[in-house]
Amino acid sequence: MSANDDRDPLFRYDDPIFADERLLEITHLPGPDRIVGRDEQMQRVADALNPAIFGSEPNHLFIFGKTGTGKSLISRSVAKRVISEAKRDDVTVNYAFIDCGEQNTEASIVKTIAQLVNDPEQSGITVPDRGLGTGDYYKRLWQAVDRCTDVTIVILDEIDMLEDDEVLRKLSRAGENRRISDSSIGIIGISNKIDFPDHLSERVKSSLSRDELVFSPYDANQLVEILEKRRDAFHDGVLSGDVIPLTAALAAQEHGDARKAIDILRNAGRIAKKQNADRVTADHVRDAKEKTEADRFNELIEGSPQQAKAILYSLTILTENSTEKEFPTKIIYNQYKEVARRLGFDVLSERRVQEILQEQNFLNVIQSEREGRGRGRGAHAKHRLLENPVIVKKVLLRDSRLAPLEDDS
DNA sequence: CCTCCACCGGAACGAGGGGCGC
DNA sequence: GCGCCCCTCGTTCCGGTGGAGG
Repeated sequence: MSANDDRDPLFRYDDPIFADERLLEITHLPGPDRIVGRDEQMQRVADALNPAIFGSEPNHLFIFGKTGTGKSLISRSVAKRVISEAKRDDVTVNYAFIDCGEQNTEASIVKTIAQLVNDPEQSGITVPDRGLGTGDYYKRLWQAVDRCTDVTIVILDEIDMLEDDEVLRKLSRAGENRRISDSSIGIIGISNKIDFPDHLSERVKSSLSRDELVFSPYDANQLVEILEKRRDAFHDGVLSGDVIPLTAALAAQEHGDARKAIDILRNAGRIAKKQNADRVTADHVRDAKEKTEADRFNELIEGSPQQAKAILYSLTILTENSTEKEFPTKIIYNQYKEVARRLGFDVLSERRVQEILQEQNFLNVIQSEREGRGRGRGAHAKHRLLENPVIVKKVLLRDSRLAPLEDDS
């Protein structure tokens, strides 16, 4: 229908599958009427943020729940509604969404918040990317907050990735310490680790009063409903009848991960499109599941340094050549030494390897468990891959620096 | 029962890279 | 352009701990 005769025939202008693929992007924020099964949680978030509408300080809130349970979606959605509601009373509310996986140091978080809140025209200050001391970034943040907004809502996604929780204390006490005078800050911390508050330092625990809220996984019916709400990403009649139920069922297998469900649906559409099919079928969905899992794993590790990849590769070899699933640090280290030699990498110290394994455990690439308590000799750490070694190997070898490993058995 | 020692994890430190303020 | 700052990746040193083994 959109085939225009006067356009360059080299490209195609009609998409037989997707009507609007953007509806399936993770960053896409659906309207409130399209959010499924989270009424109670939305209300709790709204309760916490409510004072912001009148320009008062909101309550801090921590949200817990597994991936794809709508934590950041609900936070952003409610924050937006607060902003527009406040605007009617001439109260300026801003929100800064920070992914602590990327911004995980004190200075970079403060910098990012300042950059998001700051309007140079209004404040007369700039926030450079580099070159300032941490203290200077704080100063600029307070100025930006004071001059540009009445209330700032700081959403810290993946807050457990923070290396230093000092930033939490400073943000939460900014008002009392008269760092800012005409403005206030509310913090929403999001984490998939429910025990996260235990890791906070005592200073922060005591100074950061907060509400807590848990998001449970979606069940299969809710996943179906969620996917149905995004059906209009596709043209009418393109989806076979069993596509959405199957996608929901596959995503519900581990836990009800809505993000995974949506990713699978999107990939199924893409695969169908690539094959020039005119409908999306169950087979496309099954292929899409595999691709989605590889993509996700790739996302997890692509940013890792080459040494971390070499260590993961060592664990992969061990897993493949053994009936065992988990391996002690020492064994992995010995295997790693050989891998590193073959690659011409420097061979890291065992201490460092231990640390890298720990980091990968944290990133949910591997799972590490200590046997026994304490740090005694009985407390061997054992590590195992969380993903199919075949997929892991394939993804790791995408890195050209590991290419020399390709030709072996 | 006691001692050794293997192992984990905390801390201090540094090299090298990037970049802004003044 | 100098000096200062942050960030990442890495090393070395060390203390606590509790099972193995006499």
